[in-house]
Amino acid sequence: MADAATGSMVARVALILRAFDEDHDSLTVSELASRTGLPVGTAHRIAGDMVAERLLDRNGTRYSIGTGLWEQGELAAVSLRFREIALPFLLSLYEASGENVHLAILDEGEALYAMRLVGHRSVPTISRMGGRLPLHTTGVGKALLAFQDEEFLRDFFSRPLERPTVHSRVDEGSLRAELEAVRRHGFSVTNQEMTLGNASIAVPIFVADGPPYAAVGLVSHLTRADTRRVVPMLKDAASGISEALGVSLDGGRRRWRDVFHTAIQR
Amino acid sequence: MADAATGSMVARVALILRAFDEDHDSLTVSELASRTGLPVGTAHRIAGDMVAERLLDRNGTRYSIGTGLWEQGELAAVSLRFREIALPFLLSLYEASGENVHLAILDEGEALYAMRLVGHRSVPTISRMGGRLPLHTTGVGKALLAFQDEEFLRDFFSRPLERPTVHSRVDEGSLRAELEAVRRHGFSVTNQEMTLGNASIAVPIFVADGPPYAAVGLVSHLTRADTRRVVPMLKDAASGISEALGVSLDGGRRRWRDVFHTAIQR
DNA sequence: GGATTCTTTCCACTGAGTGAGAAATAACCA
DNA sequence: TGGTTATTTCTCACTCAGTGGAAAGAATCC
Repeated sequence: MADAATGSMVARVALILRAFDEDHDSLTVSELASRTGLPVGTAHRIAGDMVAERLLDRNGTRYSIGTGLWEQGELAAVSLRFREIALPFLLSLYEASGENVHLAILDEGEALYAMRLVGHRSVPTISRMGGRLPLHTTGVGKALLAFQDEEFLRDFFSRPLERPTVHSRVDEGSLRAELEAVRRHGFSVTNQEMTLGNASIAVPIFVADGPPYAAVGLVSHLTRADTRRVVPMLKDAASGISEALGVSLDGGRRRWRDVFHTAIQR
Repeated sequence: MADAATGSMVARVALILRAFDEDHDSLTVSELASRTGLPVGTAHRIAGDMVAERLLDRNGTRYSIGTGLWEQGELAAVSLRFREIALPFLLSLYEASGENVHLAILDEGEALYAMRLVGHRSVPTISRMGGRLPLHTTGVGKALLAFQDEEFLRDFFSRPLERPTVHSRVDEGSLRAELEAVRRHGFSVTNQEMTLGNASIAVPIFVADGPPYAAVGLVSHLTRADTRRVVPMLKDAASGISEALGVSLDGGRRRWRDVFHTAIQR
């Protein structure tokens, strides 16, 4: 049961959308009602309206996020402008390494995965496009975190930090030392901090002054993680992406910050 | 100016979302108002509400599709269930060919691109994830079209067909003959019918009885298109994807049609 | 086959949304 | 720079779209 009596109608639409998550990708009316706190009758009607607008899909008595909504979502800057431009670089990384390739931005204090390539040669990970993982237990997350300002970091460390595995570091002191190393060397690493057996290496992607907009990383079995080999590839990809973004935006007569403001502002 | 006086509030939210498209990925309040037909004041307020719910992002006076909306959209079956499962197979295709890899479903009489891989080795195409192209001028489109029932085809041919290049075929007779060949050989081809200089080859992906749910295809420069070499790769990928989907769904105790109903119903 | 649970429809009430207009900015131009 | 125009933001009385409790209709279960 979530906050029911939220004012505007728009809020209710959003409330219904947020009732869906990775583990609940299809819901019935009554599930929808109990998860949102809306009366059943109301949930039923709004869901029906949403189906008519393709915001939800319906199949029998189960509702799920609509294909139409997905389609519109692809017009967001993260996908239309950012992911599309980064893709060729990510594919080159995949070809060269065969490992999981991750591209994430910082959003609401977490790493939001804008793209992820996994092939048959790659180890399983729990990330997915559109998924979120903590900043302090992922390669891309640390690469993003390392370059945030002190205010951000203070806020970040003021909350309790998740600890997905026994190797996850949650102690401010050692994490801060690690971030210092990331800044010095220009790349981050993790060792089984998110998933046992997996290691990751990542680098930030800068596009304007201030903190990086995104980060690219590789996740492999820990025995295959080799910074010597991988860091140069990642740095090439990151600078290629920066440059490609710059070009594409200058063509459009816009300053970078004006487009990818979200991560920078938060 | 679009249909303004649409009843429900949900319809208005959708109206605003639909005001954005590939060529208008950011809009001001007045643009929003004129493109939707809503009064400026109203557009302003609804857009504000939508920003608060992360359905839209705002930056200065420009609104765009929200990162939050994109994130929710990734929970749709096309992405969460279908694209994610198909991805490793698509990557193998890319590695083997270096060409554009396309994965599309049939939606509202068009090919809707669920995934597209383009690397530096690939020729430029106008497709993109979340984009739409006609069925009769694309490889994936023809592969989907060939297996639709007579009713669908009659309806399809009853409308005027687009003609993006001089090589596009729009004549029902020759297209029908071509579809017959697709059914016989199990793959489709196009020759500069969408973009001059490009050729494509595609195969359907079946997951249940009835028409295919999706199609995989490769687009290359026409001099590099070689059915001998490419068709077997595509067929392997398609059957791999079918199987992987079947497995993943049996695990979830669901019949295929129950999940990917959209394309089948329309 | 009766009980339970969930979906769908109904309808009188009401407050949330509406939109014309005005005020406040911002952009433009000479 | 100052005057003009375009756009964004705010306001408020009106009203109709949305509300939600309740009851009917389907499934489902034991």
